Amino acid sequence: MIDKTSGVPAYRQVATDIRAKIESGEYAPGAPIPSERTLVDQYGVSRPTIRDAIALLRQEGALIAEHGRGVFVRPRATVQRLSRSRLSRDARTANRGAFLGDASAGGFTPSTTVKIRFEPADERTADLLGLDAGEEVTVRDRVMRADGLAVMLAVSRLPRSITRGTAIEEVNTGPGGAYARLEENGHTLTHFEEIVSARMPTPEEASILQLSSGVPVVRVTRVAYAGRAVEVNDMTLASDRYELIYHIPAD
Amino acid sequence: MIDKTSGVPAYRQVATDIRAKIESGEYAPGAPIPSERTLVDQYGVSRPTIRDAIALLRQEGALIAEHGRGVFVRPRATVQRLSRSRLSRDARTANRGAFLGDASAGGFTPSTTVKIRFEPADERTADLLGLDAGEEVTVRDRVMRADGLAVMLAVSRLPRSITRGTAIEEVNTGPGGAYARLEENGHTLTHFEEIVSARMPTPEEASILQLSSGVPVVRVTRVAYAGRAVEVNDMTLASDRYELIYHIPAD
DNA sequence: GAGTGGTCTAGACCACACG
DNA sequence: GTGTGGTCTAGACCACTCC
Repeated sequence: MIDKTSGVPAYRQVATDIRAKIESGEYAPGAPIPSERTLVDQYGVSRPTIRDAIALLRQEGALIAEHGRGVFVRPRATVQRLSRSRLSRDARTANRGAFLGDASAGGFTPSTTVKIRFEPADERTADLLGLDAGEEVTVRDRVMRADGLAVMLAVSRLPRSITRGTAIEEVNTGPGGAYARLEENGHTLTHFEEIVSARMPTPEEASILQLSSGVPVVRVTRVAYAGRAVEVNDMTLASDRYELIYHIPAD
Repeated sequence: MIDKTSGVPAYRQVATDIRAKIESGEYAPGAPIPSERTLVDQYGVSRPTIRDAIALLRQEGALIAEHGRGVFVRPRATVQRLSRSRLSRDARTANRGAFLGDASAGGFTPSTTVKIRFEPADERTADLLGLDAGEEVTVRDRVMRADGLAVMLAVSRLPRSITRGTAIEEVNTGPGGAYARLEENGHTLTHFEEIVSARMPTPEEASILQLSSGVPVVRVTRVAYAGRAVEVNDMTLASDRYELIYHIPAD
């Protein structure tokens, strides 16, 4: 099965063969592939070589290993589509914030853990919010859960000068969320910018979001403007469970 | 250096230690870490164990290995920010398409390889474009390069019924690009939708985009509407070189 | 208990970079 | 040539799952 004269490393040949069997459907989504020791016999290479091949496919997100059970073809995850136009004022007033709006759209039971803290603005935050470095910011550090499973991390930072004395400094921001409180205090939101990127998770993120290997996170940095920048919100999402959908006018 | 009684695998302890040294700046971005054989001595474990630790950090995108040279802390890449509002008509008429617009903004020399083909619509394409499965679509398969380096893959599909006889079926679509040709033929663009997600690259994508391990790709599916859906464009970008920026009105 | 993946060793040889 | 990472072997023992 393995051509030792081709110059292609054995573990890559094995990986290519298994990948082909996944694509052809011979190994179906959710089904186990043969055990490592079986593959050792099939391909005539050592177990570390088989493990190298499996490691490569796990990295690509094609396989998932479960200790004591086997190695499985990654099942296709159900993807939630998060519409970013839900940031509009109409949608905001109709529910208690973007995440809760998504919950009602997605049919899952939401819960959130919030930690509030105050800290001096670091350079990036000061730059995005138009503050002097070191000015105090209110930090709302949240873990959003859907049916108990953590699905999004979100860290909002707002100038303390505009949150002092408001429910934004409380765990529960009240109806309409932090944006409603801002507008009540004269900070009428004009627009948002969202900067979207992706990277591999830190070990901590992988643990909280229960990501299996080979699953990147999508990073969204949202800056809310009410004339000036009033909030920067760094969000981290599991890329196998969420996609973002943006609406762009043609003119 | 390694606590064999802690229950934490040795390779993870080594990875955690190296990660800490990267975060503290002891191992600086772009600088090499000690050689594998040096680390074997430092931590008192075997070379495969050291390699497991390095593999973990490469997966996380923290380290880059170069054959024959060493293992380096990943340098922070220069990130291009792609503004999606550039899809607006004003910007379109001012230059020859979104990518070329980005080029002038980013100060790099663009080049593109285009392959045209015609094929029956698969299920997803038919669904997005509102066609019957099997209806013929025009496929524009492009590799965009900046200063010679491939930075984006883009595959556009349009109903052949609206591209027949137009420059959209040619390699060179002419001034303003395919969107300008659509509008000339009565398909006035109304809006776009962009669906954004991320995943690890296929081996082919990693090769074309010259991605090092631990770098996911951002996937953008853009659907262009002119009353009806007229184009679906699947784009693949290296996540360490590009971020997308979206502008969202507050109401 | 039997089978699975996870960790680890102590080597060997190859391929690549650089002086 | 010397040092680097890349590949590979033939084991061993551990931890977990399931019957």
